[in-house]
Amino acid sequence: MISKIEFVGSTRDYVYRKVKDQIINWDYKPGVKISEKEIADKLNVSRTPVREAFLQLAQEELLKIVPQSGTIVSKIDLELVEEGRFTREHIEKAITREACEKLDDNQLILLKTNIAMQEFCIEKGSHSRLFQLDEEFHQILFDVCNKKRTWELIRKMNSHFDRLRVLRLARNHNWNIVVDQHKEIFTYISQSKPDLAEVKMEEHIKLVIVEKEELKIKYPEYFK
Amino acid sequence: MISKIEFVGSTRDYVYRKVKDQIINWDYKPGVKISEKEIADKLNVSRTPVREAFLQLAQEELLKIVPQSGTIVSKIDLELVEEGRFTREHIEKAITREACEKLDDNQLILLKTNIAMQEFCIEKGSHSRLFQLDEEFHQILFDVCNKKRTWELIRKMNSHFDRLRVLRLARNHNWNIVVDQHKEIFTYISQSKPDLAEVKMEEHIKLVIVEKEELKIKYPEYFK
DNA sequence: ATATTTTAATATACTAGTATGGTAGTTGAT
DNA sequence: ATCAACTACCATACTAGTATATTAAAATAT
Repeated sequence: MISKIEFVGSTRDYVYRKVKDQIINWDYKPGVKISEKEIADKLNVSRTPVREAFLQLAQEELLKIVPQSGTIVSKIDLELVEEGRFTREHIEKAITREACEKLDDNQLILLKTNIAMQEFCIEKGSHSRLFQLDEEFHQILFDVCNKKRTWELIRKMNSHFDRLRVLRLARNHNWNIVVDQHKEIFTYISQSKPDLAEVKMEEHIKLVIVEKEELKIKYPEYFK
Repeated sequence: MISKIEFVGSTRDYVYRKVKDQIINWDYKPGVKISEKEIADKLNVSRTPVREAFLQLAQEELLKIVPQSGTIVSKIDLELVEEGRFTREHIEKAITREACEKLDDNQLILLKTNIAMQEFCIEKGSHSRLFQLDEEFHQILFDVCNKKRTWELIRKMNSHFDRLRVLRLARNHNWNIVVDQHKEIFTYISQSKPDLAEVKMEEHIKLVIVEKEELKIKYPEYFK
């Protein structure tokens, strides 16, 4: 029972994070069956915290629970991906404008540090760390505007997109362009030029548009 | 056990809707204690479906669960209200633009019917039905753009605002202006004039801005 | 009398077992 | 051979009881 308990929070949270992580990383592939008992046994916990984690994941549409029947890992839904992209684009543009007004000296330093670390990671070639820093950059902008929850919501809305991203992560990701864009966005925000900052942000978000339809043709069994 | 079961779905869903409804309508006031057992006894169900409903409500920040200690109805958080307003404004402006392109004949009739019913309700003075039709009007626009989930998300984000609205619902709500704005927005969308439609929508959303700070001063114990 | 420790009560967190319904495989009739 | 009815199995849904942590009251020491 008391094994390698790497959780700080509740058992439910531990199960939630673990299963979500495994879904995003394709350990559990879209469409496969998965059951409360299976996970409970695997993680050495009872069914209830697993069930509670499942309910949470079902709300985020990563699992599809069919009452009295079974649960499967949701297939990737391109309409959901589009809703996530749409929401992110429009909210983040607005955030960028607002950040121009609200940025204080402390947060300016945070962004500067973040970007410096990004440049460092490019030289070192540590892409997974770069990925984190990318996320962090955007999160800081939401923090500046006092809109942490909105960021979390956008993250949750994009979990299907996250799975797509993993598929192509190894491939041709031009991090140089990404970091350059971050630098430009930062510059415009720090100079309080909302129009220019917004345009750059839009361009930045549209850069990561994925070849969704091609992937759907290549792996049709993983799509809805 | 088998009493007036008015639920079509699961017990969990029944409890969720019931408790949420009671919170929004101030039957359970912000800050009061509430427990799984209390609700379970009151609704004649066991603790688990109540617990699951609680978890859902806690995610929407309508309940605050303190582990091993207790649960209270969340006090109204004006920062959350602002995040909800912000998100709604920017998403709905974008939806309005997109609706100009995507509206088909069938949906056009739906909107026309909706507005006709709104006018009818104004004459009859049935404000609660008007309230529903108002919600429906906006929902149709999201449907037009194939973004049902985004609408649901915005609804959930605004549950604290919904509580504020109930406080002032009886009072001076000028439904005539609201319905006129709906008509104008509809006209511009049907004529595919995105710029004009967007401006009207922004104006429309900003009409319902509530005197938040005044309410906070008047009822400080209900606010965070 | 006040501060500290102990104890009892009570809330959520978790475990385990039962109920219920859906599904697939098997059996039987045509 | 095909189709319908039956049956056995297994999934989630729910119930009930135990574990554990927090909180506040009671007892004790200073």
